[in-house]
Amino acid sequence: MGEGKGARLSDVAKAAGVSQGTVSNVFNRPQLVRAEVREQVRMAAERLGYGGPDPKGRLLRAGKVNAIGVATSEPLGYFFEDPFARTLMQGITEACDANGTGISLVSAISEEALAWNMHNALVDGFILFCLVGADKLIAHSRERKLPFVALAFGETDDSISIIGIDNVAGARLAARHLVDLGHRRFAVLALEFEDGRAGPADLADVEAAIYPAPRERLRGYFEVLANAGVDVATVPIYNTLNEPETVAAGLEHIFSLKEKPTAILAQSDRIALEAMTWLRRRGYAVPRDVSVVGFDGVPEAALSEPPLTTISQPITELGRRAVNAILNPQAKPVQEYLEIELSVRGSTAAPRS
Amino acid sequence: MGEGKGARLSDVAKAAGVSQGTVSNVFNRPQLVRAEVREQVRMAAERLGYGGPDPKGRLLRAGKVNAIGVATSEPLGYFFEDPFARTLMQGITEACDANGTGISLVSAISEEALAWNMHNALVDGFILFCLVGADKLIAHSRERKLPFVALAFGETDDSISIIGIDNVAGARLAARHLVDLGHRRFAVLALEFEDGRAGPADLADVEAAIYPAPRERLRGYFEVLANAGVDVATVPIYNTLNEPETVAAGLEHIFSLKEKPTAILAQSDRIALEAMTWLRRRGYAVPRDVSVVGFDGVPEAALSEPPLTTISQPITELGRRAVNAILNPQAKPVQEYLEIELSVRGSTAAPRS
DNA sequence: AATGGGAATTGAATCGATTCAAAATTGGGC
DNA sequence: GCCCAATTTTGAATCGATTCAATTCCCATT
Repeated sequence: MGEGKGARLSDVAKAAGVSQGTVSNVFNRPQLVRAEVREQVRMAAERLGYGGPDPKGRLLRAGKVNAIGVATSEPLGYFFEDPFARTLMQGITEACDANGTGISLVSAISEEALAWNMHNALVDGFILFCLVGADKLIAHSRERKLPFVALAFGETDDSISIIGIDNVAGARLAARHLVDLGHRRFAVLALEFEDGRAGPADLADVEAAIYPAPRERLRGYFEVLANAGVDVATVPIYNTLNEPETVAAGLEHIFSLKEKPTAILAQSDRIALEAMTWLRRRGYAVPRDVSVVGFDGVPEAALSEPPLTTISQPITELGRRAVNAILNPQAKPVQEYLEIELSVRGSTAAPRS
Repeated sequence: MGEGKGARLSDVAKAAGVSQGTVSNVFNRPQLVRAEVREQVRMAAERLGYGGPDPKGRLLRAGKVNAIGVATSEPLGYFFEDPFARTLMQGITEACDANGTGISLVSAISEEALAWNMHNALVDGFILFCLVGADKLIAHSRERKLPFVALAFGETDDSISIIGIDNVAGARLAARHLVDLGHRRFAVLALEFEDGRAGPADLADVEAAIYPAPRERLRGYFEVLANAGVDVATVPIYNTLNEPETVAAGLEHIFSLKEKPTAILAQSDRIALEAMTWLRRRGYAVPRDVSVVGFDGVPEAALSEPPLTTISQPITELGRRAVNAILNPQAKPVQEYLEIELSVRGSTAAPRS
């Protein structure tokens, strides 16, 4: 038996004594083929150890991959670790399951890796996690000339499709809640302003921030604080990398200052949750000594002790819509901003007088 | 400008007045092309809006997809929700990042969906999550004639590559720990024995279990219990679906029996964690009233209150090895069984006398 | 026996690139 | 100027399927 490597469709055709087209039909639209011939072809396939048409071949001719790429400029592990990313993926996977679409994870440990991965990903479109590194992600997607949609992109830009929330409005809600409770001394634990930079920041840094989500959220906070008569120039801001170590470092920094805050504005639930852990360990009671408000509304936030007050995004809905945007691409880019809301839970209270 | 849909490599070649081969080289091995020509080609590409070779075309000729498929017979969301799956994915993603390989998630909401997805996935090999539905996953992988490796497969089978642990040994460790503490009244919260079935089970069901992991673990438990003089026929077993509702139903069932257990053997950490929540809500103190021991050793198990005593698998290492097995396929299938260990934490103690 | 029409099958073009042996060009040394 | 070797470029084959217009087959009618 001439076993080269694996049998091809054309080998089966030859063996069964029919044309390639017929074999293709046997596997893809069997009802078009007479039962007798069908059986013949099936047996020939069996005999040759042919397991059905190779998707590589089909792809080229038929065009659709039936998979959508989810891209981030973080390492792949991000999708399984970060609570916000995971919740977003829940929405995305739900919609993909419903549409019979697969998911390809595209990520980057380096800049070239990202470029290469995005240029070579076998997908029908991209969903971009734009919290960090949005510009690169968008540039590569453009080059691929595939439909794409930006998630968690902080900026407005009507040349691309965006599905997200109004960061400024969300941040206002958070700050207003604390102001209404009577707080006047604040600290901000922010997301990255630019690639990999952690540490204290000031107002000038905010305006120069490359990543828009942290910048916009800060604007919302400070708008409300300023209106409430707080001197925002004295509010400490610390850039974290959205993980335990830099959050701890930030709190270390903030609580070593003369004026200790009574309320912490955290730019993500992950930061907020981590902050609560740190505070408890240091003997600060939440919310008695310090109030904490998060941002995102991940499921974990409702289960912490105390449960976290936060700005809830309709995270899974964002994911669902992103998938739809890719699967039914519109002629013009679309921007959808979904409703956020303040979820008041146990981590905030009036400051001790 | 003849703008059909998108320019092809051959269009660029024509426009630049060079051969296809040269254009291909410009994009893939630029050092082979004279700088002058390179520039010409680049400009022609620019002019035509050509963003580089389409991976669909490359794929067919070059053969490698540069992505590995991770398959389960659960819905896609499973990868982002289940703590064991997530931890496993951490190991997998780590190894993939290191090798510049992408990940395609392949899943199933129905049996045909799984078949279709696996037959059409554009991947170089499969990593199979075999906790449930292993037979189907393996059958489809065989048909694709791609390298594949079974993870968390409970059985031994030297016709396929397996990376896993010794379930019986792990279960023995768990049971022995409880016996040594003095427990004599047990209950088992088991994983699914077969597709979608939850509810009480008896010894006959165990032997008939389709899914091997729960069966093997039960064997390990009962071997030790029997040796300690426990009448295993009276130990209640309840099949859960590894999620909150069926775990609660199981405990409801178990604690409505005459003889209440002083120790619970949970076949996964997720079950164990959920069980602890239920017990606390019902006023049973862990470990004072009831001891709980899990299985898996997911990171969350170390953070619960109290921290969970469990059988720790080297989960991320399993993932890493699986990736290596796919990327460097051996002629013969390999079986690797990694070391597990008992992690004694706060959820177990001697029973109240 | 001739006819018509629906069902089944064929054959060749096509998808978009890579590859590599062979041909063409370049440049250095004498 | 000429020759040879090294460097560039070309051209055609190839990867493995799908597609669809054209053809053949089959059978029921007249």
